[in-house]
Amino acid sequence: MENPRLPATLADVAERAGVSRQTVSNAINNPDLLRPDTLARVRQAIDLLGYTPNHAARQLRTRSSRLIGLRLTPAQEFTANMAMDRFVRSLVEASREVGYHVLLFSGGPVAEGELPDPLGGYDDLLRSTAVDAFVITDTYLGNPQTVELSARRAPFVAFGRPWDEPDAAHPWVDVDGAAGVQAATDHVRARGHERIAWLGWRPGSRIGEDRRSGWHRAMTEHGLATAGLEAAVDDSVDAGRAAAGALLDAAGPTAFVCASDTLAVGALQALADRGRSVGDDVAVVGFDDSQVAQVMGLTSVRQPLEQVAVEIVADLSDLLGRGEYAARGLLLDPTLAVRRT
Amino acid sequence: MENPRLPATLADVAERAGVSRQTVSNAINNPDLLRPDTLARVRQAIDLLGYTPNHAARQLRTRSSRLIGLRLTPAQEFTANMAMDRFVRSLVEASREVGYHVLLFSGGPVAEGELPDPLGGYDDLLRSTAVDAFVITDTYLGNPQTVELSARRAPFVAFGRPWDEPDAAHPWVDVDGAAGVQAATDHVRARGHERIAWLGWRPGSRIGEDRRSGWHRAMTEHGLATAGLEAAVDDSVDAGRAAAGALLDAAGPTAFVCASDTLAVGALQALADRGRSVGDDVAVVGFDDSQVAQVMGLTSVRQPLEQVAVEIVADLSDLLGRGEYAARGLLLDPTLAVRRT
DNA sequence: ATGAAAGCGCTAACAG
DNA sequence: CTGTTAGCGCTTTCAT
Repeated sequence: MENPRLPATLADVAERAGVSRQTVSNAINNPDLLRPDTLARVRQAIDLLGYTPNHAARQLRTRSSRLIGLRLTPAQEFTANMAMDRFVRSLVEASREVGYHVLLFSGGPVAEGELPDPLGGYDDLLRSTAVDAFVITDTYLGNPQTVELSARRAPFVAFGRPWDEPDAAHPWVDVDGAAGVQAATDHVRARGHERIAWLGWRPGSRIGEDRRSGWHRAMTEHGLATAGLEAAVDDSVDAGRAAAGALLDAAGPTAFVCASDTLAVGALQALADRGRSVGDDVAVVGFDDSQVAQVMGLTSVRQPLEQVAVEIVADLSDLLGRGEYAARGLLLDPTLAVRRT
Repeated sequence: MENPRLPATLADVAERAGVSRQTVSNAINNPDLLRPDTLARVRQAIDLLGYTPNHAARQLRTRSSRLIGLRLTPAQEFTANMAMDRFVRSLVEASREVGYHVLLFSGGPVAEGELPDPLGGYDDLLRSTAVDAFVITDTYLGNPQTVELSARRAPFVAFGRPWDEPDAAHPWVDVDGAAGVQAATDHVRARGHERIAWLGWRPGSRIGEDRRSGWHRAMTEHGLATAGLEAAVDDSVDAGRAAAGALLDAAGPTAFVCASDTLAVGALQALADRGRSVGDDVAVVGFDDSQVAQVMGLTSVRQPLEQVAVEIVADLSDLLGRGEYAARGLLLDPTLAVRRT
């Protein structure tokens, strides 16, 4: 036996079990090929020596790293951070179940005043064959990653719709924000509210427009008026507070459906400013089910991030296993976390 | 030239540049060994072919994966999640700067009603030589990881003090919670408060005791009484609210220093319940500078997580580069994010 | 059902 | 300074 400091190799196991190295390899990769008694003997030796196949050697031979690359951007907004956290945890767990690990990388240093290189980091990982596939998460930037990676024939699955290219060929999974907002609007309508305001973001964000459409659709379906009942502002508490206040004074809504929890907190403050009681008097619904929503008892639309991760891994598994994939795009419905507001 | 679908190899570059494979290898790993003109020619060929060394081959040969393992637990509290997020982002970036990537793994499935295996996942990664080192983050559990990994001679750096083994031999980096709370207490004292209450956790948590000690030390140094000015409760908004309310009614504190933002929010609510104005009338300081603190304008102790990650990578770099390390333990001071409360 | 040979792409050790 | 040789640990033919 070799120095126990070094991990056991196939040869060690083979010697211990009295078979050839290939037989041990087969015992691991094609157990059916072995006679039951041989298999048992080999397995015993494996356990005894605590043998685990060397990752690098296997990767070199099979050209598969069993690693999924995920790029982390240095800094993001809060909700994006929180969302990322839930998503990543679930991604790691789902990946483990199909025998993959997650490799985190960053796009490299971002020079002062410059935008980060949208392709930074991908290229090296690809050429060094360090990962088998990527998960792309920032498709909302109108990102060139999908195009570039497709061109390179690099396997990937996107979290986020290809907004700009409706017939993009890559697989993706996304959350139906419009459906979530529509459900939120339906919910406050069912509670008796009719003057339901939309507190949203400035135009230009696909996600923001999508969420707004859910409100508009719900209002239309309920035959409710929308005129004068919406505001489009920056995603900050103060902006939300000011806009909600203005809306309250001008149009007297009894409910706010918001594009984010941040804006919803602003609405809550505007209501507090005016001494209105939230919950009974006026309803407020946020979006993202962030920590703030949970602590403040804010009703909020919750994205099924865990499920998104599971579906992405399923697609990836197909892609890497069969070389093709069934699902091209999958839209998941959020749920509503109903709380006091 | 080979099929351009496949990444270029050392041999491709060598052929293109008219040198041997070894010379190309040297051009990458020991450029000083080459004559300038040869080096230039090789580099040109590398650029032309878009060559990047194959990760698996290099790993197999050098026995170094240039990967740092980090275990993610499936679910944690909020602040832990947020903290993790900042930490991980910084870890990824710092690792990149020294040529490492971060490999995320999970501890495996946790059976219903059981505790997760504290060593789950580490072993396989170690034996398959998939990672060069680990970053351990949950040392506060009185975890067996450090002992086990030390015994296995696996390189690792811990985020968190070895509370139970003061003379543990492994390197670690931690945040001085007591110093943070002391600074917070000093801060409210400087604002004129004298009856400063401690809203903390139930005994049994080293971190909780450490944070409390900061308050106690500050009070003692200022010659202020502490009797009747503290509560120990579960880490929830409701518990904080109830405890702060009781404290308020019984001892009339004018300031609350809290073990967490969650408790601080509870204190804020207790104050609102009694119509007290926060900021001028009564001061409240939280801990962790979570999203909630930022949105609600809560003054809070902020852990230097980015710096923790940088220091951990520095230790790791030493450990892996020189086989030894200088720093044995490093305690970093938090800062105080001063806001309206 | 099991064994022998070859080689994935790279770098350490040595030779020239 | 550059080239040759060998082999890291594994899996994939192909024999047996």
